[in-house]
Amino acid sequence: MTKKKIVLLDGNSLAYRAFFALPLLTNDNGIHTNAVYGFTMMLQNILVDEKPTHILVAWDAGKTTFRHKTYGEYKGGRQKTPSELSEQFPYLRKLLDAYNIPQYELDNYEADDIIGTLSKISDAAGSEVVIISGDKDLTQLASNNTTVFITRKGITDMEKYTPEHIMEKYGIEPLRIIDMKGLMGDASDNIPGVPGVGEKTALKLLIEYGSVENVYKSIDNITAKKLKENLTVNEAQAFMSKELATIEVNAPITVSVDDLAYTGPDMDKVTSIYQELKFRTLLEKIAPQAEEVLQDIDVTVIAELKESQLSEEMAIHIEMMDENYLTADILGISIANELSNFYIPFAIAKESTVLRKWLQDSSNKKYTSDSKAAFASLARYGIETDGFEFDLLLATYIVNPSTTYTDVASITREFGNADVRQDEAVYGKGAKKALPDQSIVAEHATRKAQAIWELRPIIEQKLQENDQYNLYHELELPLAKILGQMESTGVKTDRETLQVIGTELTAKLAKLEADIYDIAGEKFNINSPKQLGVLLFEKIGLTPIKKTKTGYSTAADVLEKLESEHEIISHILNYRQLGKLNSTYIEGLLKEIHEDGKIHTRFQQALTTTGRLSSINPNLQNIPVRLEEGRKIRAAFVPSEPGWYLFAADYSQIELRVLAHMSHDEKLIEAFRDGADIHTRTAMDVFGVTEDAVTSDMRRAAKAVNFGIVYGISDYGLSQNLDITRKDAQKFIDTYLANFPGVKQYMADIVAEAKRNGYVTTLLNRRRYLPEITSSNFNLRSFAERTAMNTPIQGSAADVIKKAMLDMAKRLKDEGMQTRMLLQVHDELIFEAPEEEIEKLKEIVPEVMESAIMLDVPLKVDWAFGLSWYETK
DNA sequence: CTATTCACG
DNA sequence: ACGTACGTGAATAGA
Repeated sequence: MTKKKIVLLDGNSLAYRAFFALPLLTNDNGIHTNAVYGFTMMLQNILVDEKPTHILVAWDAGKTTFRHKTYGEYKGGRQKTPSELSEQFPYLRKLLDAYNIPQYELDNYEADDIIGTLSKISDAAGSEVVIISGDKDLTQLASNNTTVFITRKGITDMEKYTPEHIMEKYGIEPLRIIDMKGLMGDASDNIPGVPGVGEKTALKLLIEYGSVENVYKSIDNITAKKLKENLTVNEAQAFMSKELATIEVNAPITVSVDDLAYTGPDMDKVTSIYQELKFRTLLEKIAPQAEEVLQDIDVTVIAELKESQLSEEMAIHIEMMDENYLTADILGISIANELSNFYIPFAIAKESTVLRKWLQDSSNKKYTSDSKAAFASLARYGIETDGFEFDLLLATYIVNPSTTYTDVASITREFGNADVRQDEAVYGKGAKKALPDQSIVAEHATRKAQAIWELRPIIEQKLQENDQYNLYHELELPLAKILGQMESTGVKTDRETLQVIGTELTAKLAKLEADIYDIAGEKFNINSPKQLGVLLFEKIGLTPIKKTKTGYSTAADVLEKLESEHEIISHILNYRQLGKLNSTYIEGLLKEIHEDGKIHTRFQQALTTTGRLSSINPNLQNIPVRLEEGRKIRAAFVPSEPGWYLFAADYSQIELRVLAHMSHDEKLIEAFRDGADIHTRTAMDVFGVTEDAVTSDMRRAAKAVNFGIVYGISDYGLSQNLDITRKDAQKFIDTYLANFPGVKQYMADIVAEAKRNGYVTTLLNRRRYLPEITSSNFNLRSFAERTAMNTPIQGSAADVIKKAMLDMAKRLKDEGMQTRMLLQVHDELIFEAPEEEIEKLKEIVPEVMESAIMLDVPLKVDWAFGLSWYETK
């Protein structure tokens, strides 16, 4: 007979873990599912990784256990289980039944004791046992045959406690974990322990004396006066705490190991529960073929397009295999309305004058999935387009910016149309990605066009209901075209400039690398945080300041605090900084220069939750500027025509101005109307001094407070930023809010509004839903509250600059200027312009940008121009 | 494929 | 007591 492998799960503990590790997902029926989902994911992983022959989920039974007789306050003061979690337990039990996994609970005992008893029996029989829990107490059960897995952050990450691992981590045997708890107690179970003794002291005592009993036998050897006194006074409590922490391994259980034999899941039952809970990804894992239930359609592939086949209102989709529409080949174009549908292979489409004429005529209304992609991809073949009146991607983004859309199918499915296949299912992914037969592509593309046609009225209706049609139709939709033009235009980038900087960087990096190895006395990979951590904190022996979930943090703020401790630190910081410049900005950007000598970024218009744009392939919104070495990279971005200049204009303090407007805070409004330096003005208020008395440190602190206000302030965040205590940070915040009562009121109001409506809005009625604002989980709720404060500010600033971009494009056109808009960097617009238009730009750019949306405070725009982006400062 | 780090507003 | 600043994208290491 093969050796048994027995897996014992601590049901309550894992359900709690899953619940708190995941956001509060709700399915379409309004049932919270995060704990069930997380638990299922864990279970899946365990079944795959551990392949148990026997398995059991143990549950805590009722409220009182034998431990309450010992100590009435056991587990006292615990918050009661949130209702969002307790409603999930019935589903969990049902799911485990479907998996044919035995479940067991025992009156008067906790899940721990069931697990302890079973593990002892199995262990004695020589079986391999794996215990899984979120509760470290269980580690006392580790033995040569028994490993205890404790969940770390998240749900899939587990720390494996063997006796060796416990020895390494704590320096004690597994059973001594009980003594450790006896001494230090356990706040979560309300086990008192000995006051003043924490983990460190407990371990020190145990390593020296071995057990609680022996500590008291040798009590006279303990020299620390206060510690000795605490131990002496609390002797009874220490022994009681030890008893409470001891898992019962002889509980009167009525199951035997043989009852735990695992026979595998009942897939029909599992599937139906997954369906009930809408676990899409899990469903696909178990039944990938189930998704392909598509309605049959007729597909016509056209060899020659006739005018009669096109009408004034049609859905159109440009099909490409790759997501980067600025480089991908167009495979074909599908067109549909309620009367007909057809697919035109691109080889034919691009030669069709009938199609070209129809595409560029704005009176033909075109409904598409991504108008920017359509515009920019066709532009590469010299095909002009106009009259995109519906954009599925933008429309759904405006309805809810929090959902991520990967392809057309992911959108249509959300709105109840299941007749579009996923791109991945059609083209494959990774190494298996390949172009299928034309008939398959034709059908795929046709389905998309049909779905767009069908969904348009539904989604437009939704936009009307939410009073967002204007935002969508008058702002985002026309902006898509402007962005498409910007992407197509691209930014001329000088290869040589990058290469020269690259050569310098490479030389400096080689020198730094040699110096670092020299000081360290060995070679290692400086780019590996893991290897660097070992060197700094183990070999050299510096004190770790922060930990990450995988080890020591070596982030810049940590290293900066250690700079005076060891000469290697500054070299490493320097190496990191230059390495970043070289890999991301020199090598990275060089790879992105197209044959036309330009970089063509893509602006993601339907991605951020706040309404901002983002920039990818490459990201041109994070080109270095703060430090001079990095800023030099900007010298590589130049005008594309001789005799032209780059012209850059940015909003000054737009987010704080938006805050002044939205909060109606009189003092903040007054400060901006006065044209004051806002950080200095804030410093005067927060520190209660006159303008002359504001020092640079005071201004710096005030600036950090202003940032904090915009982000949804917390004392901890501000204290980290300024490297001060939380108390002092809280004082700053209190003083600030006392001085700006309008802001204080606004922050309270916006959180209340989010709770009432479930969402917050921006100036132009952009929405962000914040379901977690009512969560019983402190972290989730706090995050939602900060988001409620930040999103209207960041999002309204995004509204302003987007409107400014439309106005600028129109103005340039009306004035018949050659100037081209190239980039947007959140509060900044970059143009290229012939010299003779610069004077005009100095006038119209600030004028247009400052009047994009009128606020209760003036908007202020600064500008500069030069022969490269570096010079526009 | 995830975690860490760091560039920007 | 909890444990975090808001919003992004890209490179690298190491399972």
